[in-house]
Amino acid sequence: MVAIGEASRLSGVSIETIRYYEREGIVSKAGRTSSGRRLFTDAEIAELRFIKRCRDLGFSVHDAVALKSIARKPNDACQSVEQLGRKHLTNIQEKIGELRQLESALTELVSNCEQGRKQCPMLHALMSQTDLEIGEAPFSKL
Amino acid sequence: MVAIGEASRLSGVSIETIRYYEREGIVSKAGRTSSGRRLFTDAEIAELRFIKRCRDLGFSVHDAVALKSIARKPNDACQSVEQLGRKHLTNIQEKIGELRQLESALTELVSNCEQGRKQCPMLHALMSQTDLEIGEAPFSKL
DNA sequence: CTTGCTCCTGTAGTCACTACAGGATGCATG
DNA sequence: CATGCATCCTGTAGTGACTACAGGAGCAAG
Repeated sequence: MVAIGEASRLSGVSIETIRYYEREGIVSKAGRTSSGRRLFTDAEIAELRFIKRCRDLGFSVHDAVALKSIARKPNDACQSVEQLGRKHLTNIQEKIGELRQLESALTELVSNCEQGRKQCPMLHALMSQTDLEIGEAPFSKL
Repeated sequence: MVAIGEASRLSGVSIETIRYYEREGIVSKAGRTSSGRRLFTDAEIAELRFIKRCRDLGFSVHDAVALKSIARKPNDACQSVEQLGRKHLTNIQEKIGELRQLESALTELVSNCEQGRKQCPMLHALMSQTDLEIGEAPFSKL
């Protein structure tokens, strides 16, 4: 049974974020001392670490909570996990694709810039009537 | 001189977003008819399109506004633009790197999943004491 | 007893929008 | 001229996932 500072150190989740997770019902509520301070069991610290791992893999909090609840029912757990994981993997790959397009578009725009030029080709492209060869702004937040 | 709906169509910026941009001082305030409806000049539509282009390239609104004001003063414009552009390009490349790490970590985790398995290896990794071989959650929002 | 650390609640800010609610105006048709 | 529908207005609240205080209380060591 440790206080919130130690729980934070052990789980890698910041104190403010732990309180936020509790408030939002993302993790279970920790017990309290008589004076109202939170006390964390090993299981609760593991829960925090689990969420942190999921977040570090880029899963949304929503998905992290889903994975946590899948982990508690043994039936078909692996299948559900794989489904969520593959969906997320697809999102990541799409995002990489989007960013690579941005990268190449921006590389080209910047490559024509030179110190002392009177007309900046990148500004010119940004101001032109014709469309650039890129899509809409990236939606996914990852 | 066109109304907001037409300005939206011409610039690709949604009506709600145009009003938001005006409210926040991101673009200059449009004139109004006697009854209070906004009227947009060609220059104001070009301004909206400029911001949209920047956003589509992944620049923050802050940077987009900076680029817009750089575009108005001809001295060293190209140099300032290049600087912002290269900085942003670096961010994009870092982000791609982060996502590739996520991709490979997740690919490995998911690859061991099989339907009907009793112990899910991905859940096991998420719950283990030892650290995963990935960094912190991605910060940059792009 | 005092100092300094940790902890508490509650609120506001971040970023860049999006989504209404509730009402006014403008235009075309009957 | 009345009706109906599209378009417009303001203002507010919600999104995701936190972060950053303000203002106060508790605890342990010297």
